[in-house]
Amino acid sequence: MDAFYASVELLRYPQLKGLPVVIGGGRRRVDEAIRNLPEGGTLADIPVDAFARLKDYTGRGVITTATYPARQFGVGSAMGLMKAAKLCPQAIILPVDFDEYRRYSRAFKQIILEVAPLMEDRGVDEVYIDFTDVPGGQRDGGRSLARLLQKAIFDATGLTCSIGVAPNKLIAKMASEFNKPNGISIVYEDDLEKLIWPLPCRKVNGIGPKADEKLKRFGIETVGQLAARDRDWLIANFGKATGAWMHEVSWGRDDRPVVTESEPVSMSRETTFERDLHAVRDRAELGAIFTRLCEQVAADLQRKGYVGKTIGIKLRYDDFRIATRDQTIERFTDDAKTIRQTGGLCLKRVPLERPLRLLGVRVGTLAKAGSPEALAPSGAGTHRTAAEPVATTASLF
DNA sequence: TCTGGGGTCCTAGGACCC
DNA sequence: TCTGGGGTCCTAGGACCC
Repeated sequence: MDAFYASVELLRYPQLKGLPVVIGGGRRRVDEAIRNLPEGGTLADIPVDAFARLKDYTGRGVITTATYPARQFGVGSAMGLMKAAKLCPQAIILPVDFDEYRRYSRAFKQIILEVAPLMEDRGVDEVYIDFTDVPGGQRDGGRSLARLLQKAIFDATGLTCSIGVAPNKLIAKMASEFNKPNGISIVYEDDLEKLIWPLPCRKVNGIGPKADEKLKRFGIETVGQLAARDRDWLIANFGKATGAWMHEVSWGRDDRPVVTESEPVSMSRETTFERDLHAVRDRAELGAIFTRLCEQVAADLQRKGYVGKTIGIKLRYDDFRIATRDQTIERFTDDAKTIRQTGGLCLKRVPLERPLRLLGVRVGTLAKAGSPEALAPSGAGTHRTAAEPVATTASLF
């Protein structure tokens, strides 16, 4: 079994190879990022000096990805752009182009599927593959097949990728990080103590900042130290499910299968404003944004052929606290007006005193459009009354 | 001048039903 | 008079991932 990681390179701008470049910044466009864009010519003709620098960037946003030369300055994914500008002001900043990433994502997954049909999609640049029944999958512990995949992907897309091969998904994912970029790592069961136990707990997929912090308070820094703790002690301190899970992963145990198909649970759209907006002062602007988000979610549902019946909203206040409200309606819908109307009821139940920096709209409890489930009348949501609106200074929607 | 957008899963309380 | 559980659905928040 194998985990797989591919990183998008700066294919379109070969002249930027080897330079510190960050990609991020949300709604910006390429032509905003490139000053003095030359008439005609190809992208490769754009002189390096024409690209915008991080020090000139103003506004909100985070880094989506960064080149290795940029990472040497300490910048990396999810870091705020303003903070990154302090660390590496001379870095070139490019806007994200999700449409292009999706095209490359589809292309590299297609290559894999032709060789190894048991593939689990883990997002735009990651997949798990079950090597077990792929011809040649067991040779060299999987190294031959990994090499073959790497080459096929590079030939077709120009993308490099890092691959980890291990007895299960948990270890394969960690192994894929050993040898980046464009490396292959094979980890056998017997390598647990030598290769996995020295790693920080944070490297385990599923141990995030909070759990890591708590583990540190107990003096547990590495996977090995986690493995040394008593299973019952972990359960007593982290709860039945989490404690038992921590014990299993620290011993390298993971029996999750590679899941090749899954249905979406929810679809959502959200946006962070250029500046904080207030429910009273910026009522018109906020209302227009809200309507647009509802239309976008509706279009997403329709394009993908789903309907949903739990409509929700999400706010992020200026202090970064998040509030969500949702309401389940009687019939499945993919209609923008219905979503907007139900979302409006949700907004009436949430405090709106503080300035807002983000608004989101979500539709959950999905069913395939036209399926028996989607068409059946449902009593759910009828016999329950929605919570009373809280008292707010602004009741707008 | 900190901190995006799109997701999944889990927990926990209350309503409601049997 | 007081006292039951189990199960499902809904809602809000939070951790985590890519």
